[in-house]
Amino acid sequence: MKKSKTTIHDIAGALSVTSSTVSRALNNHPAISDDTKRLVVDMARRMNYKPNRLAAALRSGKSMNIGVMVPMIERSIFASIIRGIEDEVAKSGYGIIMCQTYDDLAHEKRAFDTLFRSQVDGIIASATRSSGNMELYQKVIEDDIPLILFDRSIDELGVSAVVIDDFKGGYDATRHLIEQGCQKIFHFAGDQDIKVYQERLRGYQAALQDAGITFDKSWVINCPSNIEKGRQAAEYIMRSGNIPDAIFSSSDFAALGAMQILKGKFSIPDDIAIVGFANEPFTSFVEPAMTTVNQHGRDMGRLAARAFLDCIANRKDYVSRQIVLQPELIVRASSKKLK
Amino acid sequence: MKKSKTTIHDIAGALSVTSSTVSRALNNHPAISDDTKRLVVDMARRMNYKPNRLAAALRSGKSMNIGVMVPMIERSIFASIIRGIEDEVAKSGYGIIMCQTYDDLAHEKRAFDTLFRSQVDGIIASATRSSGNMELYQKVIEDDIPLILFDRSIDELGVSAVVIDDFKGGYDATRHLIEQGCQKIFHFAGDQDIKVYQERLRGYQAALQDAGITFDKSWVINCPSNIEKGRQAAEYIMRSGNIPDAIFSSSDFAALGAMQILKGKFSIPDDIAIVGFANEPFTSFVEPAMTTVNQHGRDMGRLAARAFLDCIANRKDYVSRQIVLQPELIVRASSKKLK
DNA sequence: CTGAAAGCGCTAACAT
DNA sequence: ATGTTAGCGCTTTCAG
Repeated sequence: MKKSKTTIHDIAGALSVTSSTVSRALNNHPAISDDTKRLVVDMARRMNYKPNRLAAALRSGKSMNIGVMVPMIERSIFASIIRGIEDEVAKSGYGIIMCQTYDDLAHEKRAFDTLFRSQVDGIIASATRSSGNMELYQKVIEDDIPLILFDRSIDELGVSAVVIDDFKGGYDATRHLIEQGCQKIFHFAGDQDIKVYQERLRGYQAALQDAGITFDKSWVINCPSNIEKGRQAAEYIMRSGNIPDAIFSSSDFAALGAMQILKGKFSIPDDIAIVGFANEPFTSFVEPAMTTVNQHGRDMGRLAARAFLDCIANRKDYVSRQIVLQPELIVRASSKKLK
Repeated sequence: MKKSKTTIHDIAGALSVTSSTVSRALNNHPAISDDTKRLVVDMARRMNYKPNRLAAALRSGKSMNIGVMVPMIERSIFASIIRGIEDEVAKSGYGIIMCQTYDDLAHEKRAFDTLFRSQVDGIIASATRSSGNMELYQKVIEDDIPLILFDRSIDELGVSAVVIDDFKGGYDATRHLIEQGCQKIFHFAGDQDIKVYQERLRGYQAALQDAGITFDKSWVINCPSNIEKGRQAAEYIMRSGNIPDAIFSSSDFAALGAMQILKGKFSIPDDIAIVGFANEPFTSFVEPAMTTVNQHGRDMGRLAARAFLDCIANRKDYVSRQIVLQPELIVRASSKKLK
């Protein structure tokens, strides 16, 4: 059916040298003459040689693969981040093994297992809930494998992380609504187990406070990041009769759901202005186009990757650092009051 | 800093048995007493043992990883497919190494390299262009590593593939427009190097023919799958003065771009009806909601994964097969003429 | 500049 | 039911 794969020994045999020489030649070792290198490389090609990374990894202790854990790739922000990571680490010869956690502890556990067993040289991850999984990450650190967090960090771990300033994102979004003349601004708060959502809420509150707007608990509505929940939240608001003049949603998806429901009865943005969070592609082409907060996914990925490369380059005296990206408010029609 | 990783030998030492026994116990080998198994498993946990898959892979020749190649994960269809694959293979203990080709030969080549060197047990891939990369795939087959194609297959390869009936998708979409009373239906044709787009075009032509509508070359406009190109195509149409009463686009993205431009001057669907292809999430919430063709990504992934598992289960007498999923026309407002 | 030799951690005949 | 032995394919001292 097929000839058994060619190894460095086969090449060595054909050239009457030893496998050591072949190995060195292939790895461009300085102490090998150019002639020999040429010979070996040629023969390798002719024999259709494919290096076995597993063997190399086993021997050298480096798999040249790094693990990337994201909640789910459907979220465009994570796709961008992965793209950024890939671009950056590819230059250094690393491949990535991607795992999804689906924001669920069991999946997260399984993902770690997969990565450990694949002997990845490092893990770049976005944590799920901020409780319950601490020990998972603790173990990574104990095992001394480089860990970089992004988007959703865990401060207590003290590892390098690339995050955006969610507080500022929330603040700016709310501030913008206030500047548009809104006074009764509701907030769709995301899962408060997750830090980024806490921060967005805090930013919202701070902006209200700074503007001297009295904060009312009923303004904050718990609303997970999906369209259906956004619709439900909007329906709840309409039933309650307690109508805001603006909504700052902690996610684009919930904002979209709300928009779909409210559009029937209210004018957006004139009756109710809406701001989302994440700059999902769809925000630019819904009607009216949605104001949102851009998180610079690609940059985030690139920076996380670079932190990883840094970390392995200066293994011993690497000091972890926090990289905080500034979010960018993208103002579109859904929040531009005319008056 | 950290103790060197514990191996099966350490466990064996602690228990005064041999590493073979430990290995067998850990792998739940039938010829090991339950008592021993318990002992070993306990000790393994106590010693914080982590199996080294690399070593196992090297020895057994199975990495328990499979490679998945997609054009790009931002496209929701591919995210769904990956999800489907993951769900299915995880049950059998496989992890996935994901690579993106960005519809570009150089990336595709690199992706194959990464996968080969990682010694994946199989590759599940969506091909890029249908020419130039044949030999890449040929090599996979020569090397005798299981290969399953999805979405974009290469018939000449004769390997198993899971695809959707793009011809039918194109036919149904066009037929639907005809039923709505449209007579002058334009088509935004995708890259004709890629088979799925050829098929959609063929389906479109066949539907016109079957309805006795005389086909005009000027009706087919070349238009890659992205919003900007869709906008340009629409602008071109408006400048030309040759106005259709419907557009069947080979992609949702191009359809969206066109819709954005045309909405200003025409009523959609009454003046111009629009149908896209792929059922990207945004199609359901643009305005008007877009009629499109659903491709059942999750199922496609699951089926591809199952084909792979089948293939390795019955290595010798496995016969490759084509699995053709039926696309599903999802009718929404963008194509429902009132008259 | 190249060779010899010793494994990395695990599995799998072949024993017993 | 367990032990012995021999590697998987590669890298990497240590010698020359």
